[in-house]
Amino acid sequence: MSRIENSDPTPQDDAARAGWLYYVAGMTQDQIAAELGISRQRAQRLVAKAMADGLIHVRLNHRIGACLDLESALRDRFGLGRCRVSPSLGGADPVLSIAPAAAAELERVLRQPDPLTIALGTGRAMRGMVDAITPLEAPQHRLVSLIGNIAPDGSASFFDVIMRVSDKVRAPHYPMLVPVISPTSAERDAFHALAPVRRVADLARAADVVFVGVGQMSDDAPLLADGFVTREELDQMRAAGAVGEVAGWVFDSAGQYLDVGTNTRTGGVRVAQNPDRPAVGIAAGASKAPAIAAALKSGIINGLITDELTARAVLAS
Amino acid sequence: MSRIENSDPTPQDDAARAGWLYYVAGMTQDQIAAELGISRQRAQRLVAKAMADGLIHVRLNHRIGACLDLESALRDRFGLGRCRVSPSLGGADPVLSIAPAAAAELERVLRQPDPLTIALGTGRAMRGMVDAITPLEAPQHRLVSLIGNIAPDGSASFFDVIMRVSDKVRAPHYPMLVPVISPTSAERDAFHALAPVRRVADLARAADVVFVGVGQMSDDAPLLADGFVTREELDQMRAAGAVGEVAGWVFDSAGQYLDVGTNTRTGGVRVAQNPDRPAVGIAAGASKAPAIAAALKSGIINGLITDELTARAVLAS
DNA sequence: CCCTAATGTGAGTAATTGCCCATCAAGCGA
DNA sequence: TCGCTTGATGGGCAATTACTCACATTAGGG
Repeated sequence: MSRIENSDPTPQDDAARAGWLYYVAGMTQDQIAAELGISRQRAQRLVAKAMADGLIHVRLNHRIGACLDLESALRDRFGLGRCRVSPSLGGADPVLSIAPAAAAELERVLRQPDPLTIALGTGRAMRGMVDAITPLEAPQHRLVSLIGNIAPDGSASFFDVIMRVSDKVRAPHYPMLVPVISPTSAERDAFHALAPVRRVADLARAADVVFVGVGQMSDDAPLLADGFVTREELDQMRAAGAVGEVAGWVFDSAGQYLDVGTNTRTGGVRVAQNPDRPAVGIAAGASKAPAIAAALKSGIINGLITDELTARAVLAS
Repeated sequence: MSRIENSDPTPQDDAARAGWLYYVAGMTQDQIAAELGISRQRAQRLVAKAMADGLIHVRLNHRIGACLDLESALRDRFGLGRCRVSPSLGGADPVLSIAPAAAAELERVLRQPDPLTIALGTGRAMRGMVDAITPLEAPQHRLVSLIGNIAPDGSASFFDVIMRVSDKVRAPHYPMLVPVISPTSAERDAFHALAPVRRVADLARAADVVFVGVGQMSDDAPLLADGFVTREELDQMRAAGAVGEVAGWVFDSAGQYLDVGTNTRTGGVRVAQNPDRPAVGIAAGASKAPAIAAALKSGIINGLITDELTARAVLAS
């Protein structure tokens, strides 16, 4: 039996009304205020709330053609499953370009009725994706972190990607309470000897779907910027052939994991090269192209969401 | 072979960039102007153009739950195929509420790769739908008008629904060059004796999909407002049991076409009660509820796109 | 070659919006 | 009950945006 009743107007309900009147009907905030019988300031707050709550989605239809061409070229070249290329527009952060597409892909997975274990990495691109997803109910799935979430300074700031997703979709989440990179391999092993950590790691290894960012090893490496490696370590690993990194695990230009540098102390779970398990890379930025190409080559990731410029660079490499 | 080249920036391309920077990245027009090296005024014009060209789509996620409940109730009650209920928000025109949903449904049909004959009615709701559709290439389909497009004053203003769709999707269109309602049945028959008119009528009768508005017969009847019937005719048909109208053809509360009044002189093609051929009604407004319910009952339409309030009213009737 | 119309551009200005702050009501512990 | 904190509300103001107007540039026709 369907519940069909006019309940009291929720606070968010008013926000939705105001947001709709503003963004879709194109009314001014004064008109909305008059329409709903409230002050203009309140109308403004409702509109802002509608946007903040992610009730309003803005999408751009353009240059689908060129982007579809790039998608099929990437699929052919690397044998990809999922592949999406967003238009590169303006000089703004390319992460913003791909966030909506990445969010749409994650939402597609979350809408699957059967329970899935979804493994997530961290990084700026992942964070952009999370901010762009629409809240939806998906309590049937489990969200598991691939990467340790204890930063060098002891804070758990990297916890927030998986926590925010979990918040938005009401799915249980399993953070990995381990340093991203431990000072010694012994300490790393000590963490992994703990039963709760092992359970999460096992869960992550058995994930049905993987979403990760891709880090480059050039001078603007995220690992360096976030203080997980020193410049010396970075240079050493580059000398050993490192071109990129996924979930903190460094690999060479053929996409093969290396056994040097921080790879002996990385706390998270390696993304295995498994063609049967979707592993979607979310990454954009010209300097990431070699890292993305390498990860695609060996199948560390077998799906890609990127922007037009990066796609061209990956194909050119 | 994929074309992967950086061609010159189209004028619309700039509009897309500016629109994206403004609506998605949230930059101010001053920032955009600096970013793209143009004047603020030009940036403003580009943003306006992006919106005017329909490059920017705004969507609202809310109350999906309540609306889904109404959809399933309508489906159960009337055995519908397609059914979409949009949230009623604010006191604005309900046509605006349903236009995006209606447009999405039409786009879904247009994206079918196999050639289809799509029959279209007219009216305010249909016009709203047309304005909301995204331009896409669908030259494989044929668009045919169900209803005459010659108004009482001789103008062809009702031509525009089908013409605008055709414009946006580049599909061939077949308007019905016949008065909406002729002064006498003899004149109507004369028009239908003409070979070109007959061809279009045959095409309309054989349509694979039908999209129509639903008119009410109350004092705010569209037929009356647009001058197609006089108040005397309206009253006479109401006395004979008329509650609604689809494509100009009047029916009673059981959804059975009547043989009185203007029905002997209507120029267009009747929508047959054929359960195997999708016929989607696009209609919202409390006064339309009895007409919608009647049309659903007999299967003149077997799909419905409406708003929340109208859906409640239809279910209550 | 000149004229004209059409399209595009920049400046100015009025309207609209975002934000800070004073105020107020409600909740809560002493 | 009182005083405090918390969160919501509307006024006012600066920032931002939309619109109008005058001018420049260019294509087409006589």
